[in-house]
Amino acid sequence: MLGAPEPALSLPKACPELVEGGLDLETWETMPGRLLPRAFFAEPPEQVAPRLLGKLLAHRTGGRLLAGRIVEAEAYLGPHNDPPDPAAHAHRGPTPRNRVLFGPAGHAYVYAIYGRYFCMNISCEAEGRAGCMLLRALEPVAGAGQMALNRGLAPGAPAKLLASGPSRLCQALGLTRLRHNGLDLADPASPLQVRDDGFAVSEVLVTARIGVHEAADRPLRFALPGNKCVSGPKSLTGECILLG
DNA sequence: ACTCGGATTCTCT
DNA sequence: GAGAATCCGAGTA
Repeated sequence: MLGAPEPALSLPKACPELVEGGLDLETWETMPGRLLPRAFFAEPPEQVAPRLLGKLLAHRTGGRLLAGRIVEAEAYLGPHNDPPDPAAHAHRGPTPRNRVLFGPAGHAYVYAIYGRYFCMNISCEAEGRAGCMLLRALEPVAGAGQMALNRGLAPGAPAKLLASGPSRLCQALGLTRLRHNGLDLADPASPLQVRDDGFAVSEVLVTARIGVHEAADRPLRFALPGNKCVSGPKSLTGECILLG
């Protein structure tokens, strides 16, 4: 656990320059909300993933803040689980690529995919034990204009096109393996953090994971029901659970 | 050393 | 709905 919780800072609800250009950090002491402590992440991914929904992923870059609300995440299980999760990068044990997943919880695991994209995960479980959550979609909260630029889109592009999909999300926030893999998300000094601004989530949609071919039927994808920024086909159904 | 295919996205039909 | 783009990590020899 970290020390005294930082004071919560609420954002102006509809500040156009904030939403468009990104928060100017010269005028703001801290990022919005409260930094999530490491303990939040030090649990199995199927438990942490649903709790991640509604939290903010915040990236401080170029003197600006790019932030979005997490609306979709998937759990990938480490090799200590029974049954195992063959879809997980960590399921055969540590390798040079996935070593972050076997370290302490709350660190970024960013990897390259298809030679042109990145995906971002957050490590979880106790140190020495692997597990992670893949961040699949954000609803833009700050810096939508910059996100559009990062994505090669016009400044007024629809929110749905900015960070809906794991690699779109990385593109929008400017996340790369070289610069962000291994970052400690629970460090108050980190440019990349997960924060809680008090957004309440009561219901969560649970479905199979997208794009995996092994363990394809396991209910390990979690999303905010009805949110327009959730990725994937609408035909992908599942059940709604109440968050405990 | 060599092969295989991927936790994706975009474009075109 | 199908096919291409495009690199490297991981498994096999």
